[in-house]
Amino acid sequence: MAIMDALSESAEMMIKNIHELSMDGKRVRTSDLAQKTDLKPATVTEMIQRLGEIGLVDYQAYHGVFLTKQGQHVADVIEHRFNILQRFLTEILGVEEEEAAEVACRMEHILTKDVENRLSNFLGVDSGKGSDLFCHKINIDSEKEPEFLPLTNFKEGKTGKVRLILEKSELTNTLEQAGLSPGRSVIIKKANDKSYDIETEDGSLSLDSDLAAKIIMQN
Amino acid sequence: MAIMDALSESAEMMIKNIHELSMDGKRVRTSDLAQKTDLKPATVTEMIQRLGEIGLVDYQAYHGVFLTKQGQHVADVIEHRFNILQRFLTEILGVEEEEAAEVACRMEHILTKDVENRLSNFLGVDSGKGSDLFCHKINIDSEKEPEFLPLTNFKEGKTGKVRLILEKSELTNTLEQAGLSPGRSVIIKKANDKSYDIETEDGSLSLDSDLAAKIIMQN
DNA sequence: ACCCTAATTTAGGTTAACCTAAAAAAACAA
DNA sequence: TTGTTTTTTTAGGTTAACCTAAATTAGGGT
Repeated sequence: MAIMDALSESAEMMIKNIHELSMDGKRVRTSDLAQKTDLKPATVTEMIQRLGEIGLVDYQAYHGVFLTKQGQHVADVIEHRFNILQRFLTEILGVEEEEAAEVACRMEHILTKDVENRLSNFLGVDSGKGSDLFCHKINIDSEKEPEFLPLTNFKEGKTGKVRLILEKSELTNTLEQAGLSPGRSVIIKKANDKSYDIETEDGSLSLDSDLAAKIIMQN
Repeated sequence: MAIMDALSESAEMMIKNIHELSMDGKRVRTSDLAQKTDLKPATVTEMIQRLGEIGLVDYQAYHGVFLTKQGQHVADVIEHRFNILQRFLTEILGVEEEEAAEVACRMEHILTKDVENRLSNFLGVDSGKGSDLFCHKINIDSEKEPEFLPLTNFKEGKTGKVRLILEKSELTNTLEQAGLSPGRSVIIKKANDKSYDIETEDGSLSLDSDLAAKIIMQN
């Protein structure tokens, strides 16, 4: 962390770009970095030499660079910051992809740890604390999250809770009066393609799949 | 606008500080600026000379500076950006005042017009286009502040604007697809302990109180 | 009116981030 | 393996943003 405080925006950008170009484990060439960063090769050389001196990259003259452990860490932090900023800008504010990327790319160097965490939190579960890669892994193998499913995909015999009803209408109003309303628990007695038999706290009813598709359940 | 694209962060900060010190119409002294910006007087002189050359300040050697029309405009834009960033960081993310100010102070130089507008919009009506001072006045004597409430506390029959959705998940994504997303206006048709009937621009739906508690509304 | 002090500016230096042009090394081909 | 091409580095320059130290100016007291 203390490492990052001393890095300029340019330095951080260089590290980010090295990271993005080294997806295959090979050393990254000066010319590729020059192209990606829109700098002249001479400038790139100068910068990666400096990054080498402070231990963020392994630089060998005429043979390119790769990130050290420390460098990797810096890249991860920056990438994470970029991702949450990008998500915030597009998902929450509705900024178009390209502009969001540009702004996020400038802001990623300014975010503090605290703001980063809070923004992450604000955006929701899967932008948690670990790196993005790590989170991804977790989501993949721990598949015991509460399931939210339309009633049509709900298993026969199961008990579930109504969370949400889409496209309200006279019909859904009737449903709600019969006990199939958000917050109530119900049992799915029988389910097939055509119709669904439900038992609610207020009685039982049967409904067709069009209707069932609008009822979002949680198990 | 084109003027601002050419300004460095340092230049913008100098203008901001000149603005803040010239609350009385008098010329701002070099030494005061030096103190406020934490720069040496010589550095300040150098900078305000440059700002004078590009017409943002009126500089007279040994007699300080004041902002020109153009300079005023730049200051206003920066101040507005600072304010909305500060508000976002404190009100929405809950960042503490001081850290928020520091981060906002860095970010204010990066915001684009579009992001500024959207953020403004997201924060609510009173951060509109006019100057913040003007807004302030309005808020002071018209003491009908906008209320921010979870949907669960929102009155039946009222129209409100979705401002914030906490704990994003699959379910809230579904909600957003149904028109219940930040920035959208909705009508609360029916409300009781258990469930809430909402009409959005895209249709109507019904949701339970757990879900409703995560939707923060503004009237 | 004149001197003195405090404020300001000028002069000259540093560093990071860029550049171009020239030199050097690596890569490739015959 | 040797020459040629391509890549990279080195050398040297610029600008903005800072600095210190020295010179200058403004303004108050007598």
